[in-house]
Amino acid sequence: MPLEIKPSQALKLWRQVHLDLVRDHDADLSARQTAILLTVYLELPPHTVRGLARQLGVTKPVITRALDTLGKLGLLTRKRDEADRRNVVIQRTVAGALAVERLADLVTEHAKEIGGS
Amino acid sequence: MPLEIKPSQALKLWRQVHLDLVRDHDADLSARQTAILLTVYLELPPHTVRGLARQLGVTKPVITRALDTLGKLGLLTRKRDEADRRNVVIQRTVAGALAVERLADLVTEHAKEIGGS
DNA sequence: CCAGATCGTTACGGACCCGTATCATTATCC
DNA sequence: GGATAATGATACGGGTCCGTAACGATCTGG
Repeated sequence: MPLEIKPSQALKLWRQVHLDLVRDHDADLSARQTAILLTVYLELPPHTVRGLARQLGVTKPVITRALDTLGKLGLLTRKRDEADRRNVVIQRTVAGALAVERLADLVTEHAKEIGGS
Repeated sequence: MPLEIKPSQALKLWRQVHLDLVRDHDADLSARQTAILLTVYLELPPHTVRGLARQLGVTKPVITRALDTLGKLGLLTRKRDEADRRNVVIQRTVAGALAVERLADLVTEHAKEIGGS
């Protein structure tokens, strides 16, 4: 059974969640950074720079820089892959998990407020 | 009747839409810019710098700069308020309306894919 | 072993954004 | 009128990010 959302509801939801993100003084993440963060937390490990670059359709330096920022925010960590030391494995953190969880709550909360048709 | 979304579904939806936004080479808007754009297109005019700053809980220069960028992208325009020439009125554009509409479609499409419980 | 491929990172010049403080312009009120 | 207030824009020093190109480190195959 598909999840039915009307375009007008979708926009209201999108706006309300973004307003909350901005007002809570969370880091002002870009779309790219958000996509990376959620991919790491939703998809099965392992995650590599190359893999993320391919999934997002961007170059590797873009991923490296986004990981720098997300790492600085404590939302993600990097670790050398000991099996193949060329690889870097991106790992989750407690703070990152909390942030993702909070985002999920934000979305579900505002969905309730908006109401179905 | 409230719109029911489970946290796990909310995250999937959030990720898929962001992935599309990144992959389509749309401008990599930050959360702030997105909040401003949607506020202008969803709330009733008139919109001023001060009003937006208050709604988002940020300072005026933040709004001015975001409007610079969104204006450069053609998603928004500024116009002096002739009634009170201190004010600047933020106006919608055709390109902006299309972008917002596309975002709405993106969200509704992915919502269908994800499916309800 | 060693040339070649593959990994993630860094260098570079340029653009954007940050927060704070200040600015010019315009309106208000006595 | 003139002081005051309010609006949006700008200056500043500093940080982040961009895309392209190059880099060192590491693996692989003959």
